[in-house]
Amino acid sequence: MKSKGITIADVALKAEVSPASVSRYLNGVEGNLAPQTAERIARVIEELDYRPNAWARSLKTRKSGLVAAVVADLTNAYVPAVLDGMETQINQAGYSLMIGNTQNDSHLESLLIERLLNQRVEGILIQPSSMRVTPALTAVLNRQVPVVLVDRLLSGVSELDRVGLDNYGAVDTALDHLFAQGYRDLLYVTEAVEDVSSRWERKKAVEQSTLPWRDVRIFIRESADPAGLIGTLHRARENRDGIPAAVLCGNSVAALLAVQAITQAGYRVPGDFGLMTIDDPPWAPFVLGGISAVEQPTIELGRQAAQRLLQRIANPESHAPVHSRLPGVLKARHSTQRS
Amino acid sequence: MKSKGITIADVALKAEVSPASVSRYLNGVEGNLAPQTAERIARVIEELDYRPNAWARSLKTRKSGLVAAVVADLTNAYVPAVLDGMETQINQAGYSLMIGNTQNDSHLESLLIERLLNQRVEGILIQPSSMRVTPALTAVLNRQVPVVLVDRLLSGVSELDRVGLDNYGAVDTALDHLFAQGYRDLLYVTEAVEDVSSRWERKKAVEQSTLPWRDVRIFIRESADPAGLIGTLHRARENRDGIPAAVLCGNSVAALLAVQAITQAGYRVPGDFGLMTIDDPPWAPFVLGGISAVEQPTIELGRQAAQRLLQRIANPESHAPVHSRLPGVLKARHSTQRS
DNA sequence: TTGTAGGCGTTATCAC
DNA sequence: GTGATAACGCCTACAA
Repeated sequence: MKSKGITIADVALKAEVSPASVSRYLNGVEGNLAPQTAERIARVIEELDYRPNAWARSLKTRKSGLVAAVVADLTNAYVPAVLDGMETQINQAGYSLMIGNTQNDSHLESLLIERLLNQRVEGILIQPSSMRVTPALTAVLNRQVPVVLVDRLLSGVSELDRVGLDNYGAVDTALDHLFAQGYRDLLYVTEAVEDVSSRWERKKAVEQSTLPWRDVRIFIRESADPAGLIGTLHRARENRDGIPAAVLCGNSVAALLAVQAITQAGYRVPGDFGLMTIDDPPWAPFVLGGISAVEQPTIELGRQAAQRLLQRIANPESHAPVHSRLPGVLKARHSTQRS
Repeated sequence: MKSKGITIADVALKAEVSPASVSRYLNGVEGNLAPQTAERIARVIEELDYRPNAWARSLKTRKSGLVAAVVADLTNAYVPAVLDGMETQINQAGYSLMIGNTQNDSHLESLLIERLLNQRVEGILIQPSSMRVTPALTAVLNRQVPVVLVDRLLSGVSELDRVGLDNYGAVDTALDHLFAQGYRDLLYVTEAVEDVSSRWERKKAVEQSTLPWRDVRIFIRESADPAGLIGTLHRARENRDGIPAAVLCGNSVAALLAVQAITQAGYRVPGDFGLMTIDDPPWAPFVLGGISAVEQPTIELGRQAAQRLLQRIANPESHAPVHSRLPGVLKARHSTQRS
């Protein structure tokens, strides 16, 4: 054994007090300590550079001080932004944050959740890889660890807290803006809706728009190749009266595709097409002279999710799941200007 | 007490074996188990949905299965990319990853490291907030937990592993490209060098360039306001013979500033200025028709750092620190084309 | 105010 | 092969 471990007993010995007193000192006022004793203990702790052993402590208190965030894709700028908000909040509360990146793979997701559960995290923030409830997910739900859903929903699961963008509202904001700018023809570009709730909701919101559009088309991204979209763009320009069509993208991935397609096809923005996107990636202000967007309150979103989780941890009994749908904010830029 | 804990004893009882045998089963072949017994244990574990308690285990084995990454700024796209590589590697090795975001604040950094140490992480990946060695940092070094420096160095600390971009090489790559394209006047834009080693190294590399430049200027970013840089750009265009000056940016933050300044001033790229940056942010291909860059092998960088740390953990004795300096790769785009 | 002792869930060292 | 049993480091009644 390394025997590198300085224990509470060592401190007690050197300070000439009982282990119990040291423990009391560590946990703040319990049965009050004599200031003198406290002083002595403090000094010895300093001298020995003693650190309480979190494991032993956890074993006794059943609290690990660990919280986990399981996200779908670290490379999507939206995710680290949300994590940022979470991290701040979690640490302020004295907890530490563990993270797992599922890469949108539900198998990996299961594995990671499994591991985190074994580490006895006190709560989990999950951006599910899909709406489908996997066995591992069920396992979490059956256990007593609190879960907060972030960004995406789980189908058929209504008993969980959820924090995410108000997708319907965000799309409406975008559509209102486009309509107000005078656009009358709409092309909505989205990633495959698959089982991702946020994509589904946004598409739905477009379909449900009550504005008197002349034409609404939906393009579903099949691959990273912009060729397909280019064709659709061509068609969207036929038979028009000089008012360009507006292209609305469901998220930053779709937006990227649109930018590529428009650029490759040689179209100008906003001359040939209006362009707008849900989610405001960091590059939006600088591409094509500035792309209009509906920004997600990412940090705030992470903050709230973490806050909710911490509350659940502190008070495991209170039921009644809360669904927070944060509003997106309009960022009107050059790409939707009509002059 | 919740008494929600199913223990090894419960399993032993129900399977009619001793706790010791269950433990043996859990840890793979030890003193061989009778296949029959193993079978029985397995079934009971399944039935009870038993999970070993990581704390109790850690307490005994002195291994937490935890590794931490302490990064300087989650909102810089470079960071999550590196984290991505780390996460994959860490999890493949059966460890879990904890993260701390210091926001380039050494005080927060200390706090986080302190906490992680208390959680008994087995190793730490650090992107230091500055070159200065804080007390908390010293504490880590004095403890036996292995540390790998990522991206940035610590001044006066040579006994640590380090994985990062080959800053000198990367700058040379950029300069060679610019020179080859025919540029002869150079303007280097960097964030305040402060105590950040990577910024310092890159600036140094520019200053040491042996290419026969006609003129080399260095602009240090004081604020997010591009006004200052605009002035410098104007001056850089005076008295020229038709060959535009090349603007090289030290990182993506500097690049952003340059893009803003150039755009606001109404200059064209590459007509009025060549533009290039170290670090290839996701938006580089789409801004100003495509900005040339020297890409950092981010995921690979994270992967290697994690790998190194895992090795140190597995074999704490072997000394001799390793410094990995990964090469950047040239991404020539529109912004440095001369026709 | 302070000390003593038992236990948290596992692993590991012994015997059997 | 398998089963007692003593740690691991800390917390927490219960005593003193």
